[in-house]
Amino acid sequence: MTPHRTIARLSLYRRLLRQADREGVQNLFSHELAKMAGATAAQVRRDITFVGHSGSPTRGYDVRELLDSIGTTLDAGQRQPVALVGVGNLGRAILAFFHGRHPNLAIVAAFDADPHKAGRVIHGCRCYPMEQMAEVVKGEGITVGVVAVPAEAAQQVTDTLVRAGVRGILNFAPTPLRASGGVFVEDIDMTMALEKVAYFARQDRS
Amino acid sequence: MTPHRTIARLSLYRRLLRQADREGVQNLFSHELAKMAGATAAQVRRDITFVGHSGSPTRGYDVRELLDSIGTTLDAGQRQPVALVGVGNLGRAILAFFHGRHPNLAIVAAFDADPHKAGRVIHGCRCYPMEQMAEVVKGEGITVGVVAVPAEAAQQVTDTLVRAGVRGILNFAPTPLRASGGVFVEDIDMTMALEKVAYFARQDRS
DNA sequence: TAGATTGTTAATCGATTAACAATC
DNA sequence: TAGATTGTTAATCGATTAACAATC
Repeated sequence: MTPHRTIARLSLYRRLLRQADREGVQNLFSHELAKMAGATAAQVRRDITFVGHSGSPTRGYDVRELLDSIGTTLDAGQRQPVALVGVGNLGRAILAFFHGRHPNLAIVAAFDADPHKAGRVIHGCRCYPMEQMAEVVKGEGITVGVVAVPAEAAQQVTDTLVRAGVRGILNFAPTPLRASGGVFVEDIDMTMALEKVAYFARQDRS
Repeated sequence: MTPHRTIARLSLYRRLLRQADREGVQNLFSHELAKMAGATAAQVRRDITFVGHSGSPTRGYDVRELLDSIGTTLDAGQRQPVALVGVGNLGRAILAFFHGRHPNLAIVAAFDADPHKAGRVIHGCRCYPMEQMAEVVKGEGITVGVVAVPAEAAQQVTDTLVRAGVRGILNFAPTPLRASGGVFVEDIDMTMALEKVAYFARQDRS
């Protein structure tokens, strides 16, 4: 069983719980967290059960303890270094977006076909030429790859990443990727998303 | 009935069909399109039925005609101007990504809290100060908004967009948005996506 | 205790998959 | 005709929602 939606929501809960913790909130009920997360109380309760945490009918969930439980599930306490391929506009925006935010999930290497980018450090991340991908991925113990190259190059980049040992890929290229050996692929297709929004914006659902 | 997945896949089919058309392919069977799209033949057939198109058991689907049918469903022949809010790293990458690609779905205005950005033209898109949002959205007949501001500002920006008449929002801010009146919201949460990939990369599914 | 919330099971919903008669 | 594909219906699957006994 792979509860995709639960994993996605846990990431959001964690952000909200950290915020609550910073504000000194010590306990939260399922309906309170649900409201913040745009979920239902039942979803929150089921998701929290999934991470092995328990609450109290009178006090709800302890914020700090719940953060620990979610962390155990999402991170497993492990550092998982990430590689980015494609240092164009989107790639640089991704580097900026993640820079310094995720200690356990940092982008530690970037690759680009343009040899002029090799050696530069962009948003705290060192750039390498494409040819060094296998070597750097293995050397740094990288297990997650982010693909931000044009559609034409995406499949080849993916194959190289997988051969180097990457086990999961976040794909921003507007094309479906094939990855073998149980490698997990998550697609973020911005064109698809925008066209979907445009379609439903036209439907009258008020 | 709102077949979210079908709408998303149609966007992908269209891209693949345009490519096939450019290469001179005139007909495609459901299993051929399915293979290209990473879908099943049954999904393709059902999706095509949804847009009101029919194929032939001997020749499959006519590429040009199918493109027309999908276009009718996705675009309705209408121009739907788009507004972007937040011209930071991510906002500029989004402008570059969509620039010149979608005649019916062009980003025609960008807004930013930094007054120094007003008046500039970035990747073909004119920037305005936040204060002019309602005015420009109404003037340009904008129906779709893209939110690329920090999480703290996202809800307020959304409220302003909705008040100005936007009917659909693509949200890149890492926070859930509330929109009333049947306004459609699609979230692209990159943090959530990366954490999901990291989680499933750790699971052994080979 | 009374009352609200938790954890969990059953019912529902939406989407996918399997199956097959109709078709070219 | 024989054979492969289409369009569509029934079965399955996964996730959400509703419901409720157990709990503090």
